[in-house]
Amino acid sequence: MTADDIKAMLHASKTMQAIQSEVENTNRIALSVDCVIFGFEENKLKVLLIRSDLKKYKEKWSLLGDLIKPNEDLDSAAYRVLHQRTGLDDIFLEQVHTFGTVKRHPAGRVVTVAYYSLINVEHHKLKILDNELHWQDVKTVTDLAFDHQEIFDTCYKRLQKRIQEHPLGFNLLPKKFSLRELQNLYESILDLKMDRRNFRKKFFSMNLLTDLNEMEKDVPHRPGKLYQFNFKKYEKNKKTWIGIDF
Amino acid sequence: MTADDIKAMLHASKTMQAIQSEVENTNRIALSVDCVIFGFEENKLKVLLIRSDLKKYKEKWSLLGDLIKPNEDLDSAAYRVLHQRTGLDDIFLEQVHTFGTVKRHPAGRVVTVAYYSLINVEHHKLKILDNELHWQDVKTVTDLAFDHQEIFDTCYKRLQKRIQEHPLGFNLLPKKFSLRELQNLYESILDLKMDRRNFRKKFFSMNLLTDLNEMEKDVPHRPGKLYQFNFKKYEKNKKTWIGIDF
DNA sequence: AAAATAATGTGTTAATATTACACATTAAAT
DNA sequence: ATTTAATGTGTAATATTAACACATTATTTT
Repeated sequence: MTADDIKAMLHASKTMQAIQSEVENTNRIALSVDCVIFGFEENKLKVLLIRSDLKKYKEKWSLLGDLIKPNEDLDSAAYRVLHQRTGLDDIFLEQVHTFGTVKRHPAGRVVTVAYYSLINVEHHKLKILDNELHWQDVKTVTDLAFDHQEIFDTCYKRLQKRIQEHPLGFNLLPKKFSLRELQNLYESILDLKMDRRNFRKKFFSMNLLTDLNEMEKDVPHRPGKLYQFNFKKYEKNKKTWIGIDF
Repeated sequence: MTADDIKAMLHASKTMQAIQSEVENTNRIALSVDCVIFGFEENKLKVLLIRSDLKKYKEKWSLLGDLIKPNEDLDSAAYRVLHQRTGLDDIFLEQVHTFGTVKRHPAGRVVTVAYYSLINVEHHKLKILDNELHWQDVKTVTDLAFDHQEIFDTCYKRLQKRIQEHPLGFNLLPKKFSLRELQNLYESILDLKMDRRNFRKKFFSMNLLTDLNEMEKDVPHRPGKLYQFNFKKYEKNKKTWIGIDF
């Protein structure tokens, strides 16, 4: 039995007081949230970035984040960051991973919980006046500040996986959209081309779309039909959504 | 523009000193890891539980966890807990989710990062002498201490999903195993019955198994062939493992 | 006004993957 | 020697996925 084992055994019989003391006096660590905010604009998947807070990293872009307050729920902190930056509530948000190596942040030990979210860019265009903040095509995102590149990569991969398992894409589109827009979205996120006929067949067979009997307007070509996402049917069929698998 | 928005703008231009001060003086939170340690024994999927540390919860079982030290990487803390409890190194370990509501732990604000791990019970049987620690059939796990039931449920679901996407099961089996053992494992984890012929066909077609040309011994019936996992071929085919999908 | 352009909209076939299903064989136990 | 309880094996039906081309429509250009 090693020293560690003995310590572990002792730990097992720790009292409430001992734990409280540890929680209160030692072992506390700064915790932050970082949000990878995705948007879809000009047929490209984009991410909202901010110039790094720290002078040392002034030339680099970073994710939107903030420290979590001691009396604040983790998810609330993520929603707060989102709301502060986009003005939007009721946003799709998913926790992805927690990054916690000792030296990940230059300002000291900060463990960060990464989230990604999907927003409809149309809804908050006004907010982006600040030149410290911008939407960047995900294809061009490299060399973010700190470990934010790794966080971004992890979240982007998660999005790519999730969108093949669940109909998340609608969070990125306006209420009314054409099938072409929907397909462009999937192609952008997954970075591949799909067959139009198979794409349409798949989505129609899933009964997720409501035909609005309206047509696109102001497009420089034959207009397509407009659809909206049918939330009710999705709830019903949640178990049977098994991936796009084009 | 709301007060929050203004605060956000100000935050964007925070200096290194301001951040360091926040990191060092305020906003620090106790962080822990909790591990859902799965094992496979007597044809059942089991989880390693410990009697709750706190008197108040003395009648309840809880997951294995500990506070993270300020100079310790997150993953290292999880490995440390595992090593302390099982004596094993080189264990499969995956981070799942971070639980961080303000009131989740009675001893104060503690945010916890949940991991699950898969171990071969044969390798550490000796350790379980302590009656504060036991292996419990996952089917009977209810009403754990604190929010550990939720953490357990989340990790168990993750395992069920992962095992359909990656060949993780081998971490739970002895080096040499029969196809029946492998199938029992999958059936236990996924809580369903599968067709033997289809199961075998699937695994053989994936080229993951090496036939050892040995037979089971000391079984009260016709012995089956023994196999081992072929790691090399798995690495090669990583991209093409697309789920069991029985 | 006619022609060119650039997109939408639609069905079928082949290939692949999944599911369903039954009987002979082997070693141990009785 | 018989019974028992498991292993080991193949095929046909079904469902899913992938590949593929042409007519139609509205806009733009000439």
